[in-house]
Amino acid sequence: MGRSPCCDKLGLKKGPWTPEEDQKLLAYIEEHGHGSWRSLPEKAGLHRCGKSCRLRWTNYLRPDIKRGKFNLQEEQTIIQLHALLGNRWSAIATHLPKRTDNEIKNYWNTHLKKRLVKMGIDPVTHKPKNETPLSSLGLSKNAAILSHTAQWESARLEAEARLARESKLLHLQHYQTKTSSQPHHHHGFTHKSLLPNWTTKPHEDQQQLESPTSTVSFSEMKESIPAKIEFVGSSTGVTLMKEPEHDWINSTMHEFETTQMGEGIEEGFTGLLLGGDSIDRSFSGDKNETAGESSGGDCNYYEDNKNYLDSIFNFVDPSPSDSPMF
DNA sequence: AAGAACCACAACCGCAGCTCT
DNA sequence: AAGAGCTGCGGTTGTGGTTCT
Repeated sequence: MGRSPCCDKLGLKKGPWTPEEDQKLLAYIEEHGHGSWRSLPEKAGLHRCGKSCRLRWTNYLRPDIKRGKFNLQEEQTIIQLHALLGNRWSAIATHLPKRTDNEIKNYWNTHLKKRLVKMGIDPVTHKPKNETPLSSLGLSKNAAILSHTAQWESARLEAEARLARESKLLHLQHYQTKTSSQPHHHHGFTHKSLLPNWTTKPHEDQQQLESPTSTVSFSEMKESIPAKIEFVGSSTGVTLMKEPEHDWINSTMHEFETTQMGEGIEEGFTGLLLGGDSIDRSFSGDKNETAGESSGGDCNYYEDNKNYLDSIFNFVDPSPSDSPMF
């Protein structure tokens, strides 16, 4: 396994990027595509290593990045997916349109993790730190189901990633075919302004080509997987075998989607985690807390923890009998 | 007003895995 | 099959801004 040489050699610059550097990188990629990251800095006139350029581009300069505060839906999705997937930020980012894994990771570490800790929930396992009272509620069984489901979901995501790669490859082939007579031929990422004029579903295709990680949401993904396959097949003449996996993913996504959008999440999970004030008062030792409130606080504590876990279980395991696994 | 402490986020580092030869 | 080159990923650190004392 080759390892990237360290950027320390040749006195390459490190640290924060200047607007001039950003401009150079942006201009170069708009003109030529990024091509090989390793050779890009020299060609672009930057005294940076390729890795640094790639990071700057994918986490900051890329035009399809949404910046700014995470909304409630996004926070909810992150917490739910983290309960399922753990610190697999790229996988989580797959389900958050226009957010980078780095941004999600930072947001988790600085905001969401602390919020869970305040609630007395282990941010790693998403279980209450003191299991005893909840075990009596029969939640340990659910925790086992959650763990089981997480393994299943992990396998599903791998299949999904494989499918995405295949789809991406097919699109790339399609793009190469379409642009073989054109001067601009990009390796990997292609900037919006340089994209060919797609005649079918341009938005989705751009996303496929542009993002190192998919940026489709649950509902988009559910709809777009078969649509893309049809598109590639019909427009290029490529015959694509329809794998059983596609149907499986499709049905799984439907299950996932209906669960996520279903009852309980918005009021329970979101209300609990994202409601803000009431939660902070209940769980933290913040200013408003008084000695007299502590017993009532405990009561809310367990009640809310139960809601929290229920919401995750509902998310991953709404009706075990319907699941292909159970 | 000034220094300390804290916070948020950009950027770096090193490893793992994939592709190509 | 094996090694080199490259990219992606996740953990960690550094830096600049804000709040507190």
